[in-house]
Amino acid sequence: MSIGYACIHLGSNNTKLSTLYLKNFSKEKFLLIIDNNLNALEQIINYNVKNDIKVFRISSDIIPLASHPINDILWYEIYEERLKTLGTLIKENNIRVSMHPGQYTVINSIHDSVVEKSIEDLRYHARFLDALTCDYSSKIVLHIGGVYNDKNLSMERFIGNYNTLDQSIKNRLIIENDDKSYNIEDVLSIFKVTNIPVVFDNLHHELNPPLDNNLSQFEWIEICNKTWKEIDGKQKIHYSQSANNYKNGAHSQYIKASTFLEFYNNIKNKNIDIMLEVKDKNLSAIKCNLLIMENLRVIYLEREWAKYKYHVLGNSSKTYQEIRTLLKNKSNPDVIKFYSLIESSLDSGVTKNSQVNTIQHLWGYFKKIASKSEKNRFLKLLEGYKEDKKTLSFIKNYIYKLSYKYSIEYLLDSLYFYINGN
DNA sequence: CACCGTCAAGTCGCA
DNA sequence: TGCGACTTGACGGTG
Repeated sequence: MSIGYACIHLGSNNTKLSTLYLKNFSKEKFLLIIDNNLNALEQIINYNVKNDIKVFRISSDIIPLASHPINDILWYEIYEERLKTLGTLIKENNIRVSMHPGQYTVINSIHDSVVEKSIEDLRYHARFLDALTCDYSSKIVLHIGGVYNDKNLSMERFIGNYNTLDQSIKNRLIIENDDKSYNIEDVLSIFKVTNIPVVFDNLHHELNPPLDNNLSQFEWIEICNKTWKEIDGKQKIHYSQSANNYKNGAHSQYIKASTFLEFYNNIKNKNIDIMLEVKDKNLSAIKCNLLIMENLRVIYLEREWAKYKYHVLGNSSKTYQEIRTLLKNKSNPDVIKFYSLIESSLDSGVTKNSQVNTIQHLWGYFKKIASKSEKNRFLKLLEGYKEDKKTLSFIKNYIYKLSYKYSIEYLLDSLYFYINGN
């Protein structure tokens, strides 16, 4: 059982992907951006290795405008060696990468041009994973597409078009239930004809259940398990929690520990990879991995605490003290309580007094090493913040810059600078 | 720095 | 008929 996250990475430098707009397109810029993005991917993979995250979805934006007609540049040849090296890094660390084309890739469209463009886009995704030399457990996740007032006909069109796809795409394609059109039963009926492995998505299932829905989600997961063959790797599912309400499929900021464990306890005996779809990405992935770890050692929570502590302190010194007390139990730390306290801090708004306290606390790192002018600037910013003339992110950025200048690693790793609050 | 419209692309549902 | 949501940030210009 491995738990991972999708595309974006929070909390470390040089992990952001750049993009390219049509009007700026040039070969030079295109290659420059790929170069940047592959470096970012390498950083992310290294982070994942360090944090024992074994499942990761690579953003489709890694190669900008990859399947657009304007782009006739053979990036997969130009970067062949680089991609191979990256793939080796991924494989040597047993990381399972995947990709997920967006809402524009619709192979069952009634418009031929849309189908053609979609197939071209799938070719791009397959080409990228092939270039990494990842095996066929590295998948491309796709939704079924549109309904066009006739679901049966549209499913038939999906199957017909699927049959025409290149083998390199078929090797990797898997299909997922979506939040409004194709429920898990529909997707499984397509499996019956095509043998495409099925990804179960819990939130989509909740929003778009089958008409006759007597089975629990865990029974559906069990049925989907049968669609995965040896060569496809472990069964994959998507797990997310809804933000605020049931009205739409928007994902929550973080994965709530208690809710996740309730779900996990029903599948923990199966060998499943879980892709989290959540806004705080790697943060929740680490969290969920620790939540399910047997014989969790307190050192892992202390590492987590090092990252979260200044954020917590900035919102509530009471919560800060509670967590410190909790971590004094070295032999048997209460991981659920730990995260529920972090969660309450993430939910609560910023209080100015606590922030001022935190900022002064952080200044302690620089007190002796900062120059006179840096000190003056700091004091001026702090006064500005107290008087509502400067925003919190303004002063956070300044402290971050100082951390960078003086190489204060402990602060550079802190989520204080990445989790918002004005 | 803050703010905001825009970005290659499809489909659906609602006003 | 046209626009917002989905999902999602990054870019680029303005103030």
